Amino acid sequence: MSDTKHRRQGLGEPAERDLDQRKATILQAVVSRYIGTAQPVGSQQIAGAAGVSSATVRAEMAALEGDGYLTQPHTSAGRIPTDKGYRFFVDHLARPGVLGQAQRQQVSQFFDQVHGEMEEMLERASGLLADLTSYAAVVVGPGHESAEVRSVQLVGLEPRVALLVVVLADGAVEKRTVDLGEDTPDAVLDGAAAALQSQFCGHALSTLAPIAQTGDPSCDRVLARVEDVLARRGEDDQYDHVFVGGPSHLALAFDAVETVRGVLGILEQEMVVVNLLREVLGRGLSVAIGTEHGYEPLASCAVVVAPVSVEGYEGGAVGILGPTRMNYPEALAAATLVSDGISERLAGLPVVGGSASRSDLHRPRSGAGAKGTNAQATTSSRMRVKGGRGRARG
Amino acid sequence: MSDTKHRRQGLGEPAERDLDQRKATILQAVVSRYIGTAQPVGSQQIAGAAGVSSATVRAEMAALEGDGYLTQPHTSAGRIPTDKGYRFFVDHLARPGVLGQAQRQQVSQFFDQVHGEMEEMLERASGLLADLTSYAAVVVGPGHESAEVRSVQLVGLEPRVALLVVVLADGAVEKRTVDLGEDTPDAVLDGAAAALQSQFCGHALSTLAPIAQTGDPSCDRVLARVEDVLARRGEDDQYDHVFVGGPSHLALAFDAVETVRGVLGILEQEMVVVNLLREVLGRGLSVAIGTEHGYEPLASCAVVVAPVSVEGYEGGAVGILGPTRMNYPEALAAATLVSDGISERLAGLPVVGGSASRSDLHRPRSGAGAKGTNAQATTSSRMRVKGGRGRARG
DNA sequence: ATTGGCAGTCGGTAGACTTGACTGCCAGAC
DNA sequence: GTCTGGCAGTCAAGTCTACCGACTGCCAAT
Repeated sequence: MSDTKHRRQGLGEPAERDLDQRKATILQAVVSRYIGTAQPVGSQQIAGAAGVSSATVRAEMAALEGDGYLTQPHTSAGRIPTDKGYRFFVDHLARPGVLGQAQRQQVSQFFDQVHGEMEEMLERASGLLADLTSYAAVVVGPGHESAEVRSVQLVGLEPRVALLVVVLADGAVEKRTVDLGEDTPDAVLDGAAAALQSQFCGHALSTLAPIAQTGDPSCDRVLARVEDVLARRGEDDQYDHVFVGGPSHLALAFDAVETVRGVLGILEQEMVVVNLLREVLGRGLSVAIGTEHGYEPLASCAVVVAPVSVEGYEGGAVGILGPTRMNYPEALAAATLVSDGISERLAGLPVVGGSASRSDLHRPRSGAGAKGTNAQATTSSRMRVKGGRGRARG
Repeated sequence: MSDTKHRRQGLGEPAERDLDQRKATILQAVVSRYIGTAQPVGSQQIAGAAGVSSATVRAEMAALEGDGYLTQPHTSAGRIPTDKGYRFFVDHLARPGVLGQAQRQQVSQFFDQVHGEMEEMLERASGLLADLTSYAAVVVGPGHESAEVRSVQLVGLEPRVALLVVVLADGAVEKRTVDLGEDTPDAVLDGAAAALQSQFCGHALSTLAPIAQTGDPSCDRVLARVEDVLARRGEDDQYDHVFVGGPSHLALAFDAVETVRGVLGILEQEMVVVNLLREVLGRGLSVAIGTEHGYEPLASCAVVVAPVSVEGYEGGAVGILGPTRMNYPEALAAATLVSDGISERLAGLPVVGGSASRSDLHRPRSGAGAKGTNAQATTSSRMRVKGGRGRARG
């Protein structure tokens, strides 16, 4: 339903077909004022701006209410926008937002100065985005499914426990404890590690299903354990990279304490947050208003999402979560700015300090291409899995 | 267990010296009722329970107010406890709390079923603790300063960028990007890694200051870079292991939205949270009420802290953050239960699955001893650095 | 020392009333 | 036809009053 409207824009129909010019102007005025003041907007307030009398505005407002764009909290109160009203505003009326000079500088300064590991950068970026907008922000890092394995290591921690450490080309490190079942000398671990190394290096972690046997029974036993462990990965790993910034802003964004409680509760569930962002992005929406995303507890929220793309494919997202009467233009501008910054930064990672050398220079084009398609597949299958609980992971 | 209580009692002074028996009873009744109802408590409400008339209670209440244990929101209202009142309650009046059967089972079930990496366990434990108490919970994992290094590795990511990966005996993996400055072949990296490995393995990461040179200039250049990177560690790393659970509970814990906003804002700053817990633990307090901890924005909060000890030294903590009128006995019981569970679990880590083998069996006693002293030193120096204000309470 | 009684204080609630900001409708002007 | 001004009606919110109820503090009696 919501996609429908979004699609319409592409069909070449003028935006004013659904709503004549004056209605659109009035709707825009109502939404703008309501976003600013959080108070119902009366006909007199916008009579001047619209260039017509309040009576005319009233008539138009009544029509808009009839069409579902506006509503009244009670008779004899002004109008407030419905979700549909916000939707129309975002799709057709909102002028591209511009951040203030100070804010833009804050962003560029952030990305100039930021350094260190990706996780830390993403975390701080979520804080930045929250600061910029005064709403809660969510940053999801790109998954590592498509990154090449650079190193595989098995480190013995205890006689029968080892740690599998995988280093990926993007600088990520995945670790997993492996219960070996019986005491295993380091030599065997080293042998197994060498076998793993030769099989995994240069490939994406997700493309490897079976581990080839070596012939050495004790070594193969270890490899089997490793395979078990790797098979169990997936699910949880996707949610390792969620960073929520500035949830405290939400305390002031809603008047009902219960709403605050509910929304914060949702934000605590990283899994839900990630799926929410993915769904919104997956529908080609960058804004989900009210119930458009289908999460009941967030019915009074709007979500603005911008993709983070690295090397052409989308691997992550930044999102802004606020009340439906959020400042959409500003939020969209902020989300875009930050997501662009992150994308750029990630393309330059992993480099410490300032001078970012494009990693393309170091990686074969073909490799990047393969990554791209792979990531696409992974992403869309994720979507499918999420929605219908379709096939178990193969 | 509140050390303060024990200390006071240890002095041989009866707890009733500060407050006679009846005042104590009345104070206890007021605190208990206020914790339950959040409403000011009048003299009649507790006249029956105290076995005296309301007039007598009033007189005693007036005395308690004069001594600073109670206060009135306004004339003609009942009394509510002051921070001092809560403090006396916690130290002398609170009966050791007992969690309900269901809750105890929830905890034991959690620790029976929990598996996987330490971080995940701690994170979920914070959620558990929040669920148990309906307040916000904080879990800080033990630092890795004292853990033996098991493996050091340098993985080339790009020609002039490598990733330093250090695996510790407790299963933790630290990674750090190293800007090599110039293109460096893998052979050199391997050589440097071997040198690092031989120097670091078996020692705690924190005990190593200078890295010995090898004689090979290109290798030493890499080592110098690594040393730089290691020198910059510290500070930030301590805050990697903070897990905040159930902050949404705070939305309902305070009536003023501004307070909620402020407290949530504090919780977002991991650094502050960690220092808060450390200070509270460092003072020998397990409960900090109101302004006792010195963080103004948390003046309307109380913090319950229990240490997480592994192999005898304290390496982490669990905390509960709630309003000053929190249920202290229950919170103390829950914090203790969960911290014990974590301690036990950590002693058994890193083991996947259920059967936890005490790691003592695998590690030399001497090593554990060295760890202990080392950790002590690190911990206390931390305290000194942070607090700066000797022992205010004691 | 304790108690019951009594006066005083003050927040909270309920009701009546007013105010103000709306809307909807309609008749008249353009 | 469309737009406008005017008018009546509606309703939330604010004000004022009165009153109730839950307190406390004080005091005299036990």
